[in-house]
Amino acid sequence: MSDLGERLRARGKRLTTQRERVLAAVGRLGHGTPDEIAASVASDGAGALPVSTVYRSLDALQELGLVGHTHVDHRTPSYHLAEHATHLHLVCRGCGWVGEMPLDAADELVARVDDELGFAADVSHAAVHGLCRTCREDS
Amino acid sequence: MSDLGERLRARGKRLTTQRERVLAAVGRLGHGTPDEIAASVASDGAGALPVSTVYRSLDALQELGLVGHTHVDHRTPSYHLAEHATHLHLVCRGCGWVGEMPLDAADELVARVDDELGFAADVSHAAVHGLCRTCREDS
DNA sequence: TTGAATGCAAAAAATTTGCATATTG
DNA sequence: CAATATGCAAATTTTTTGCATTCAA
Repeated sequence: MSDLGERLRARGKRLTTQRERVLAAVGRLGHGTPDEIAASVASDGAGALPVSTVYRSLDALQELGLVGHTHVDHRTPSYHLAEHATHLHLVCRGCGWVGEMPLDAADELVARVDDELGFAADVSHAAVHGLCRTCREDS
Repeated sequence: MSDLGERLRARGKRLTTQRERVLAAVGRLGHGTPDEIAASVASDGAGALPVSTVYRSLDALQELGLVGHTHVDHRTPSYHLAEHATHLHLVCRGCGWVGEMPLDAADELVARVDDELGFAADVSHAAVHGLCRTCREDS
Protein backbone atom coordinates (compact mmCIF):
# COMPACT_ATOMS: atom_id res chain seq x y z
CA MET A 1 0.00 0.00 0.00
CA SER A 2 2.89 2.42 -0.42
CA ASP A 3 0.88 3.32 -3.44
CA LEU A 4 -1.56 5.01 -1.12
CA GLY A 5 1.29 6.92 0.42
CA GLU A 6 2.51 8.14 -2.91
CA ARG A 7 -0.84 9.23 -4.14
CA LEU A 8 -1.34 11.18 -0.98
CA ARG A 9 2.08 12.78 -1.11
CA ALA A 10 1.63 13.72 -4.72
CA ARG A 11 -1.13 15.98 -3.52
CA GLY A 12 0.64 17.36 -0.54
CA LYS A 13 -1.28 15.07 1.76
CA ARG A 14 0.07 12.57 4.24
CA LEU A 15 -0.26 8.92 4.93
CA THR A 16 -1.60 8.28 8.38
CA THR A 17 -2.72 5.14 10.11
CA GLN A 18 -6.16 6.66 10.47
CA ARG A 19 -6.56 6.98 6.74
CA GLU A 20 -5.30 3.48 6.20
CA ARG A 21 -7.75 2.13 8.72
CA VAL A 22 -10.66 4.00 7.20
CA LEU A 23 -9.77 2.77 3.75
CA ALA A 24 -9.50 -0.78 5.04
CA ALA A 25 -12.86 -0.50 6.73
CA VAL A 26 -14.50 0.67 3.53
CA GLY A 27 -12.98 -2.30 1.77
CA ARG A 28 -14.24 -4.69 4.43
CA LEU A 29 -17.73 -3.32 4.30
CA GLY A 30 -18.16 -3.00 0.58
CA HIS A 31 -20.66 -0.26 1.23
CA GLY A 32 -21.02 1.79 4.34
CA THR A 33 -22.27 5.03 5.78
CA PRO A 34 -19.81 7.16 7.72
CA ASP A 35 -21.37 5.76 10.82
CA GLU A 36 -20.96 2.16 9.80
CA ILE A 37 -17.43 2.85 8.70
CA ALA A 38 -16.61 4.37 12.07
CA ALA A 39 -17.99 1.26 13.73
CA SER A 40 -15.98 -1.00 11.50
CA VAL A 41 -12.83 0.96 12.20
CA ALA A 42 -13.54 0.70 15.89
CA SER A 43 -13.67 -3.05 15.63
CA ASP A 44 -10.37 -3.51 13.84
CA GLY A 45 -8.61 -3.89 17.13
CA ALA A 46 -6.81 -0.58 17.19
CA GLY A 47 -9.39 1.49 18.99
CA ALA A 48 -12.11 3.86 17.84
CA LEU A 49 -11.60 7.06 15.94
CA PRO A 50 -13.47 10.31 16.45
CA VAL A 51 -16.18 10.70 13.87
CA SER A 52 -14.61 13.88 12.65
CA THR A 53 -11.51 11.98 11.65
CA VAL A 54 -13.61 9.44 9.83
CA TYR A 55 -15.35 12.17 7.89
CA ARG A 56 -12.12 13.93 7.11
CA SER A 57 -10.43 10.72 6.05
CA LEU A 58 -13.29 9.84 3.77
CA ASP A 59 -13.07 13.27 2.20
CA ALA A 60 -9.36 12.88 1.64
CA LEU A 61 -9.68 9.40 0.20
CA GLN A 62 -12.47 10.56 -2.00
CA GLU A 63 -10.53 13.54 -3.24
CA LEU A 64 -7.83 11.08 -4.14
CA GLY A 65 -10.29 8.99 -6.04
CA LEU A 66 -9.82 5.97 -3.82
CA VAL A 67 -13.36 5.87 -2.58
CA GLY A 68 -16.61 7.12 -3.96
CA HIS A 69 -20.08 7.34 -2.58
CA THR A 70 -23.68 6.98 -3.61
CA HIS A 71 -26.96 7.45 -1.82
CA VAL A 72 -28.07 4.00 -1.05
CA ASP A 73 -30.66 5.02 1.42
CA HIS A 74 -32.26 8.37 1.16
CA ARG A 75 -30.59 9.73 4.18
CA THR A 76 -26.89 9.16 4.41
CA PRO A 77 -24.20 8.65 1.80
CA SER A 78 -22.70 5.21 1.40
CA TYR A 79 -19.03 4.96 0.61
CA HIS A 80 -17.27 2.26 -1.35
CA LEU A 81 -13.84 1.63 -2.79
CA ALA A 82 -13.29 3.36 -6.09
CA GLU A 83 -12.32 0.09 -7.70
CA HIS A 84 -15.75 -0.97 -6.69
CA ALA A 85 -17.08 1.82 -8.87
CA THR A 86 -16.74 -0.26 -11.97
CA HIS A 87 -20.35 -1.01 -11.28
CA LEU A 88 -23.37 1.13 -10.90
CA HIS A 89 -25.51 0.49 -7.91
CA LEU A 90 -29.02 -0.84 -7.73
CA VAL A 91 -30.91 -0.28 -4.55
CA CYS A 92 -34.10 -2.08 -3.67
CA ARG A 93 -36.71 0.17 -2.24
CA GLY A 94 -38.39 -2.78 -0.62
CA CYS A 95 -35.67 -4.56 1.29
CA GLY A 96 -32.62 -2.37 0.98
CA TRP A 97 -30.72 -4.93 -1.07
CA VAL A 98 -27.83 -3.41 -2.99
CA GLY A 99 -26.83 -4.92 -6.30
CA GLU A 100 -24.42 -4.07 -9.02
CA MET A 101 -24.31 -3.89 -12.78
CA PRO A 102 -21.29 -3.33 -14.99
CA LEU A 103 -20.95 0.24 -16.13
CA ASP A 104 -21.22 -0.62 -19.76
CA ALA A 105 -24.90 -1.31 -19.23
CA ALA A 106 -25.24 2.45 -19.21
CA ASP A 107 -23.18 3.11 -22.31
CA GLU A 108 -26.14 4.14 -24.38
CA LEU A 109 -27.30 6.52 -21.70
CA VAL A 110 -23.87 8.06 -21.33
CA ALA A 111 -23.59 8.50 -25.09
CA ARG A 112 -26.96 10.17 -25.42
CA VAL A 113 -26.36 12.54 -22.59
CA ASP A 114 -23.08 13.50 -24.13
CA ASP A 115 -24.52 13.94 -27.62
CA GLU A 116 -27.52 15.91 -26.61
CA LEU A 117 -26.28 17.96 -23.72
CA GLY A 118 -22.53 17.75 -23.77
CA PHE A 119 -22.75 16.31 -20.29
CA ALA A 120 -19.98 13.96 -19.13
CA ALA A 121 -21.84 11.48 -16.98
CA ASP A 122 -20.07 9.53 -14.28
CA VAL A 123 -22.45 6.66 -13.88
CA SER A 124 -20.41 5.01 -11.19
CA HIS A 125 -21.78 7.60 -8.84
CA ALA A 126 -25.35 6.72 -9.58
CA ALA A 127 -27.62 4.65 -7.45
CA VAL A 128 -30.64 3.44 -9.33
CA HIS A 129 -33.61 2.67 -7.17
CA GLY A 130 -36.30 0.15 -7.86
CA LEU A 131 -37.49 -3.25 -6.75
CA CYS A 132 -35.41 -6.40 -6.62
CA ARG A 133 -36.71 -9.68 -7.96
CA THR A 134 -38.00 -10.85 -4.62
CA CYS A 135 -39.75 -7.69 -3.55
CA ARG A 136 -41.21 -7.41 -7.00
CA GLU A 137 -42.83 -10.79 -6.73
CA ASP A 138 -44.14 -10.08 -3.28
CA SER A 139 -46.09 -7.08 -4.38
CA MET B 1 -57.25 20.12 -7.86
CA SER B 2 -60.06 18.05 -6.42
CA ASP B 3 -58.05 15.27 -7.95
CA LEU B 4 -55.54 15.73 -5.20
CA GLY B 5 -58.32 15.56 -2.66
CA GLU B 6 -59.62 12.33 -4.06
CA ARG B 7 -56.28 10.67 -4.23
CA LEU B 8 -55.68 11.56 -0.63
CA ARG B 9 -59.09 10.41 0.50
CA ALA B 10 -58.72 7.15 -1.33
CA ARG B 11 -55.91 6.40 1.05
CA GLY B 12 -57.60 7.60 4.16
CA LYS B 13 -55.68 10.84 4.07
CA ARG B 14 -56.96 14.36 4.02
CA LEU B 15 -56.66 17.38 1.85
CA THR B 16 -55.24 20.31 3.75
CA THR B 17 -54.14 23.72 2.63
CA GLN B 18 -50.68 22.92 3.93
CA ARG B 19 -50.34 20.00 1.58
CA GLU B 20 -51.64 22.04 -1.29
CA ARG B 21 -49.18 24.78 -0.56
CA VAL B 22 -46.27 22.38 -0.31
CA LEU B 23 -47.23 20.76 -3.58
CA ALA B 24 -47.51 24.14 -5.23
CA ALA B 25 -44.12 25.14 -3.93
CA VAL B 26 -42.52 22.02 -5.33
CA GLY B 27 -44.10 22.83 -8.67
CA ARG B 28 -42.82 26.38 -8.57
CA LEU B 29 -39.30 25.33 -7.74
CA GLY B 30 -38.95 22.43 -10.09
CA HIS B 31 -36.41 20.99 -7.71
CA GLY B 32 -35.98 21.81 -4.09
CA THR B 33 -34.69 20.59 -0.79
CA PRO B 34 -37.10 20.52 2.14
CA ASP B 35 -35.50 23.71 3.27
CA GLU B 36 -35.95 25.49 -0.03
CA ILE B 37 -39.48 24.23 -0.23
CA ALA B 38 -40.24 25.60 3.21
CA ALA B 39 -38.86 28.96 2.11
CA SER B 40 -40.92 28.91 -1.04
CA VAL B 41 -44.04 28.07 0.91
CA ALA B 42 -43.28 30.91 3.27
CA SER B 43 -43.19 33.33 0.38
CA ASP B 44 -46.50 32.37 -1.14
CA GLY B 45 -48.22 35.00 0.90
CA ALA B 46 -50.01 32.77 3.35
CA GLY B 47 -47.34 32.63 6.03
CA ALA B 48 -44.64 30.16 6.92
CA LEU B 49 -45.18 26.56 7.91
CA PRO B 50 -43.27 24.67 10.58
CA VAL B 51 -40.59 22.52 9.00
CA SER B 52 -42.14 19.45 10.50
CA THR B 53 -45.27 20.05 8.49
CA VAL B 54 -43.24 20.49 5.35
CA TYR B 55 -41.50 17.19 5.95
CA ARG B 56 -44.72 15.42 6.74
CA SER B 57 -46.45 16.89 3.72
CA LEU B 58 -43.65 15.84 1.45
CA ASP B 59 -43.86 12.34 2.85
CA ALA B 60 -47.58 12.23 2.26
CA LEU B 61 -47.32 13.58 -1.27
CA GLN B 62 -44.56 11.18 -2.01
CA GLU B 63 -46.49 8.23 -0.68
CA LEU B 64 -49.21 9.32 -3.01
CA GLY B 65 -46.82 9.36 -5.88
CA LEU B 66 -47.27 13.04 -6.53
CA VAL B 67 -43.73 14.01 -5.79
CA GLY B 68 -40.46 12.13 -5.91
CA HIS B 69 -36.98 12.97 -4.85
CA THR B 70 -33.39 12.46 -5.86
CA HIS B 71 -30.09 13.38 -4.31
CA VAL B 72 -28.99 16.33 -6.29
CA ASP B 73 -26.32 17.38 -3.90
CA HIS B 74 -24.71 14.83 -1.71
CA ARG B 75 -26.37 16.03 1.37
CA THR B 76 -30.04 16.66 1.16
CA PRO B 77 -32.80 15.19 -0.95
CA SER B 78 -34.32 17.29 -3.70
CA TYR B 79 -38.01 16.93 -4.35
CA HIS B 80 -39.82 17.38 -7.63
CA LEU B 81 -43.28 16.80 -9.02
CA ALA B 82 -43.86 13.24 -10.08
CA GLU B 83 -44.91 14.39 -13.49
CA HIS B 84 -41.49 15.87 -13.62
CA ALA B 85 -40.13 12.38 -13.21
CA THR B 86 -40.49 11.70 -16.88
CA HIS B 87 -36.90 12.75 -16.95
CA LEU B 88 -33.85 11.51 -15.20
CA HIS B 89 -31.65 14.05 -13.55
CA LEU B 90 -28.17 15.12 -14.42
CA VAL B 91 -26.22 16.97 -11.80
CA CYS B 92 -23.04 18.86 -12.48
CA ARG B 93 -20.40 18.28 -9.90
CA GLY B 94 -18.74 21.50 -10.87
CA CYS B 95 -21.46 24.10 -10.75
CA GLY B 96 -24.50 22.33 -9.41
CA TRP B 97 -26.42 22.73 -12.63
CA VAL B 98 -29.32 20.28 -12.88
CA GLY B 99 -30.37 19.02 -16.28
CA GLU B 100 -32.81 16.50 -17.57
CA MET B 101 -32.94 13.70 -20.07
CA PRO B 102 -35.99 11.76 -21.21
CA LEU B 103 -36.32 8.43 -19.47
CA ASP B 104 -36.08 6.46 -22.66
CA ALA B 105 -32.41 7.32 -22.80
CA ALA B 106 -32.05 4.69 -20.12
CA ASP B 107 -34.14 2.04 -21.79
CA GLU B 108 -31.20 -0.16 -22.53
CA LEU B 109 -29.99 0.06 -18.98
CA VAL B 110 -33.40 -0.75 -17.60
CA ALA B 111 -33.74 -3.71 -19.92
CA ARG B 112 -30.36 -5.14 -18.99
CA VAL B 113 -30.93 -4.79 -15.32
CA ASP B 114 -34.24 -6.54 -15.70
CA ASP B 115 -32.84 -9.35 -17.84
CA GLU B 116 -29.81 -10.04 -15.76
CA LEU B 117 -31.02 -9.42 -12.25
CA GLY B 118 -34.77 -9.26 -12.42
CA PHE B 119 -34.50 -5.79 -10.99
CA ALA B 120 -37.26 -3.30 -11.81
CA ALA B 121 -35.37 -0.04 -12.07
CA ASP B 122 -37.11 3.25 -11.52
CA VAL B 123 -34.74 5.51 -13.33
CA SER B 124 -36.74 8.61 -12.56
CA HIS B 125 -35.34 8.41 -9.08
CA ALA B 126 -31.78 8.48 -10.27
CA ALA B 127 -29.49 11.45 -10.30
CA VAL B 128 -26.52 10.95 -12.53
CA HIS B 129 -23.53 13.03 -11.59
CA GLY B 130 -20.87 14.33 -13.89
CA LEU B 131 -19.70 17.52 -15.54
CA CYS B 132 -21.80 19.82 -17.66
CA ARG B 133 -20.54 21.18 -20.93
CA THR B 134 -19.26 24.39 -19.42
CA CYS B 135 -17.45 22.89 -16.46
CA ARG B 136 -16.01 20.27 -18.71
CA GLU B 137 -14.43 22.86 -20.93
CA ASP B 138 -13.10 24.79 -18.00
CA SER B 139 -11.14 21.88 -16.67
C1' DT C 1 -67.95 13.33 15.96
C1' DT C 2 -63.55 11.35 15.17
C1' DG C 3 -59.43 10.19 13.43
C1' DA C 4 -56.00 12.49 10.77
C1' DA C 5 -53.05 16.62 10.52
C1' DT C 6 -51.06 20.68 12.42
C1' DG C 7 -48.09 23.60 15.36
C1' DC C 8 -44.64 24.00 18.48
C1' DA C 9 -40.94 22.82 20.97
C1' DA C 10 -37.73 19.56 22.26
C1' DA C 11 -34.97 15.43 20.91
C1' DA C 12 -32.12 12.94 17.76
C1' DA C 13 -29.13 12.41 13.96
C1' DA C 14 -25.66 13.70 10.97
C1' DT C 15 -21.96 16.68 9.75
C1' DT C 16 -18.77 20.47 10.41
C1' DT C 17 -15.56 23.53 12.77
C1' DG C 18 -12.04 25.66 16.01
C1' DC C 19 -7.96 25.01 18.09
C1' DA C 20 -4.22 23.05 20.81
C1' DT C 21 -1.37 19.06 20.22
C1' DA C 22 0.81 15.36 17.80
C1' DT C 23 2.91 13.52 13.39
C1' DT C 24 4.62 13.00 8.81
C1' DG C 25 7.78 14.16 5.36
C1' DC D 1 11.39 22.20 11.33
C1' DA D 2 7.10 23.20 8.88
C1' DA D 3 2.96 21.98 7.34
C1' DT D 4 -0.62 18.67 7.66
C1' DA D 5 -3.72 15.72 10.55
C1' DT D 6 -5.59 14.36 14.72
C1' DG D 7 -8.47 14.49 18.87
C1' DC D 8 -11.91 16.49 21.40
C1' DA D 9 -15.62 19.20 22.27
C1' DA D 10 -18.83 22.37 20.88
C1' DA D 11 -21.64 24.31 17.22
C1' DT D 12 -24.43 23.60 13.05
C1' DT D 13 -27.56 21.61 10.20
C1' DT D 14 -31.07 18.41 9.04
C1' DT D 15 -34.81 15.45 10.26
C1' DT D 16 -37.85 13.26 13.57
C1' DT D 17 -41.02 12.91 17.52
C1' DG D 18 -44.44 13.76 21.34
C1' DC D 19 -48.50 15.82 22.41
C1' DA D 20 -52.26 19.02 22.95
C1' DT D 21 -55.18 21.33 19.67
C1' DT D 22 -57.48 22.00 15.30
C1' DC D 23 -59.84 20.61 11.28
C1' DA D 24 -61.53 17.86 7.16
C1' DA D 25 -64.75 14.41 6.13
